[in-house]
Amino acid sequence: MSDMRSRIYLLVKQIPAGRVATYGQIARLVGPPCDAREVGSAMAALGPNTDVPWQRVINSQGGISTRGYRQRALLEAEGIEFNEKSLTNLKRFGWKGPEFAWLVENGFTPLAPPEEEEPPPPPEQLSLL
DNA sequence: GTGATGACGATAT
DNA sequence: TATATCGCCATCA
Repeated sequence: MSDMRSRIYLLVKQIPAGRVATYGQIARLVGPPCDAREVGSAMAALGPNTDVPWQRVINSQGGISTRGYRQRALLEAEGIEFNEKSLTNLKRFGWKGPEFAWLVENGFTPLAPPEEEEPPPPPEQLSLL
């Protein structure tokens, strides 16, 4: 098994039941040269008795990319809800991602380390044009 | 080695 | 808002 797919699977295993992550999100966590398509390809390569929760990986629209009813049924069984357009609300069910410490300990290099600093205060003057 | 492919995603129209 | 196009890149035949 390729190193990249191993890393993809390792990350997907971190997604807790009742939450979902997007292909692009996983790809960003793995880091370049991995991309969303590669994540999808990795999911497709999984066998039927895998311990990887592949059903928790969906597209950036919050929708299912697989054919048929299987994936949606599995997710609904975990409490994920779909709207009339068969999309989930990523704001509610989206996974935040693993802890920073987890990424470091597992050899990942997060592109966006936790920011403790406050964002720069907005300028006072609003109507100066 | 080379070319086709895909469970994607961002952008353009 | 919806459809079409293009970029992406490891795999696979």
